[in-house]
Amino acid sequence: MSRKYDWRTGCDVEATLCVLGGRWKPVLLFHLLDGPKRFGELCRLTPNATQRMITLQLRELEEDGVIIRTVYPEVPPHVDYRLSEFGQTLEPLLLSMRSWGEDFKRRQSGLQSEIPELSRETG
Amino acid sequence: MSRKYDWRTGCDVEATLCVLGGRWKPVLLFHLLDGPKRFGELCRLTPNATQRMITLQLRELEEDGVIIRTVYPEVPPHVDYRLSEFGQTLEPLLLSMRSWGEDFKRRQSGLQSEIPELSRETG
DNA sequence: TTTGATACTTACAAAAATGTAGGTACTTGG
DNA sequence: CCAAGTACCTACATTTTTGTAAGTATCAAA
Repeated sequence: MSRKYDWRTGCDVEATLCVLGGRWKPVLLFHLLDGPKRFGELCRLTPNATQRMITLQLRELEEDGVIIRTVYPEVPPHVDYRLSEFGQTLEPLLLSMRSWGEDFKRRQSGLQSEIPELSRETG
Repeated sequence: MSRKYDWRTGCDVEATLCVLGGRWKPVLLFHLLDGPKRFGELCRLTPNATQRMITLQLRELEEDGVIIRTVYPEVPPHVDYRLSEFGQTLEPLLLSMRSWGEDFKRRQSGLQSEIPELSRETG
């Protein structure tokens, strides 16, 4: 979902997708549900994402007000990220989405093993 | 969210985003929650989307098993689209996402009018 | 023969998102 | 001087998504 979201014509589901719909946002948010994390921790927890992407995704989440970035003026640098109060309201939604996603995956793998000829990917 | 989704490493929220995360999918799904619709109806209901995009988005939704495409072999052509049984399980999720999106939009417009200097877009 | 109706398809172009590889800044400690 | 440690940033390339404009197929009716 594009980040260029028109507040007038865009539907409300699109607004939500625009907040959550980045390649690494869901996984980052799940890690942050466990509590504040430093940048390096998030990198280690998300080894398939590059530092650049993690930075970009965190910046957008911050811009949307769902996470808060705190800089401690030390050397070496110390920054941490945590959910804002508003960001915490995402938890039930993320859990619902995870739950539906589980069902979907189960369904997909079921269909794939039972009726492989219906799969457009492998057929 | 990319349609190239790795079922092994991808988290379940990503699976959901991969199904819902197209430019026109949410609005199409909402129209289909009202009942089956013909292609032309969906085009008229979604005037900002081109026929091409509507076709593409419907095809992906069909591929993911959330909608069903029925062709009546007539002239002129007659095709309709409806939610599958599985697709109907999306309704509560879509409603939750819409609800969170409303809150988000309210919050964003509130912030913009009250503290405009905090907005990165308009500031 | 041309038009109308419907549901598309194709070729091309532009925009957006993501990835790759490297560099930066700062201070402490050897 | 050099390395370590942390949190980035920059330039560039690739991939993915979306958009634009036009064409296609079929049969009936005018």
